[in-house]
Amino acid sequence: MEKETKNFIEKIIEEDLETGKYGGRVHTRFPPEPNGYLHIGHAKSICLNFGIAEKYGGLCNLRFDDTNPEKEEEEYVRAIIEDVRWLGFDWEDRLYYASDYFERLYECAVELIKKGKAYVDDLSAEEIRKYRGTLTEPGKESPYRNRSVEENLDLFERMRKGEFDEGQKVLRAKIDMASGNINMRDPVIYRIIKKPHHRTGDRWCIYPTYDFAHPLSDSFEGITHSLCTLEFEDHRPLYDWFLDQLELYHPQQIEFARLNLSYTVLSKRKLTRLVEEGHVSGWDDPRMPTIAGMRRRGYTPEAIRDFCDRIGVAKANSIVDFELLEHCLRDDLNKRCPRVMVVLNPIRVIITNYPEDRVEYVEAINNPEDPTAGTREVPFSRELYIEADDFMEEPPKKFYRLAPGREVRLKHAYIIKCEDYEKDPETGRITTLYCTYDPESKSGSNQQKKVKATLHWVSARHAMDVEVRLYDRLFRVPNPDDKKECPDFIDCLNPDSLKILTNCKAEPSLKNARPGERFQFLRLGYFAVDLDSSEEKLVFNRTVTLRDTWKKIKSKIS
RNA sequence: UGGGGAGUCGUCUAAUGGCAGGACGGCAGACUCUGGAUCUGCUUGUAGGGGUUCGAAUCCUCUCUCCCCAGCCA
Repeated sequence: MEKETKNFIEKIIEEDLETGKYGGRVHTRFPPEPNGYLHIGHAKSICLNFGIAEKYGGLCNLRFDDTNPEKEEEEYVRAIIEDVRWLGFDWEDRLYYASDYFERLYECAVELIKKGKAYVDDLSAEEIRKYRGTLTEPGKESPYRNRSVEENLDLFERMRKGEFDEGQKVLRAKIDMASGNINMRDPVIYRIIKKPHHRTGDRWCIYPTYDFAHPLSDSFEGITHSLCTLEFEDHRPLYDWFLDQLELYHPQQIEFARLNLSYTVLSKRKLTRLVEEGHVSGWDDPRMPTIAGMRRRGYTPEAIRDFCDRIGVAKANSIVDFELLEHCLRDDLNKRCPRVMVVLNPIRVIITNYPEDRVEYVEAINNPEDPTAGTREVPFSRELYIEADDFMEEPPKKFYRLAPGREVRLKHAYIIKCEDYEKDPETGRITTLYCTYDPESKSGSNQQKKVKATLHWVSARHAMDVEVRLYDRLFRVPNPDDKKECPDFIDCLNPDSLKILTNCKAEPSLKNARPGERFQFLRLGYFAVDLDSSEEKLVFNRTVTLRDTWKKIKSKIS
């Protein structure tokens, strides 16, 4: 039914394949800068680059764009490698670093100088800005623009040797100060930075800029299609210019729209701020849209990849509904997660006609979506816990769970009837429900009385105390990037994005759950064991709720 | 008011001269020992004006709106 549709990049590639532009090769790369953690927006790019290579029998490299030692750290390199691998992609032996090319890059810069296409400029950063002109006015040429090749060569070599201070000199491409494209107004291609680099140490004190390093790195690696985001569209003439001037193998840059997701932010600057100002517990806080955060939250790589497939690739800016991500997540989790019963907000139920010391083990299906998942035994006894939300003293019409005089089924067990209840006179909170059970109604028996609701429950005597962390969207508005609505995006954070429940009651089969394991808590949602769990206490992260029709009805009738 | 891009259901995305389709969301129903899942149906869209054509989302033209660029960040 679903016809396979190609995105515009695939169309370009298929055309190139047909015309033999790159000899039938397809070679892409994912080029992160190691200055932060990867997020779901990067996942789009990763899936695109690795996905296209796979689809056309090509290759995809992982390359760190580490040309700025002021911002980059080893820690990020480690995290990025882990995340890309976790997503399920393999670059085999093609792990590269732009810093591996520093010597070659330097030689290319020398070559450019020799061709009269680059010069050392003594203007300060401030002066360069002034000389650059504005969006509507052309720039002015630097007084140092026409130095001789020899002088430039000498100066550039001395820059490398560390004879000058930071900011004192830069190497600039000699292009066109009057260009309508500001990137072509003699862009800086080398600057002095006297900071140790995480890989090259103090071997260098001059570093190439992105504009210079990127096309050349792509060229060195034999990349065919260099996919990047829209904001680099203006840089493409520059990308092409370097390669043309240096007469190097010439990949083609193609730009696509970056991902935006509702109710979150996806800029590294903003995510860094959330971490540094402590609005979240770290890069892997389960509320973060980072790969590490989503992994901890309980997302699967399959769900993320499915999402990336479904959002498509185009050139128009857009904001994808958060609901689509959740749909992909539920779709995957539903198939793979064992079901288990956990009561988040317990109220006690006493089955008055059930023997005091009796314990029955009822058989429970682990996953109705997966027959191979088998069954388990769950203890049932006279005292149980059920969810506080599953009882109402005065139920509205559409509420068909437990209420005085009402009958419901306890999943995998018996039908019970609420005969009486107790409430705390101070708080008005229901404390205990007195119910009777129908011994003939056991699950699996022939007696099939119909009741409108089925509840999850846990035997009080056998219950395990667990902690559950309920996460909600990080922001309370669909578009926290909107300056009109959120002058400062921090002010639009959702104050209820995390609720910690410490008095939750879990069925005993969960005893051996290990960090990273995922479950469906029946009727509630999907939960993953957090690494904060200990022998004494399990901690669960709510990955995503189940679709909740009752919640909708409830909000409509109120 | 320089340069570069983009406008298709609420959202994302197909259709490149021939019935505007899919997904998510929403709504309604069926089914259900999860108010889950599943299934069925419905809903809504070519930014605007002119033009070419038997026929235009698609071609031409004018207009409008939105995004990106003035880092020695990427």
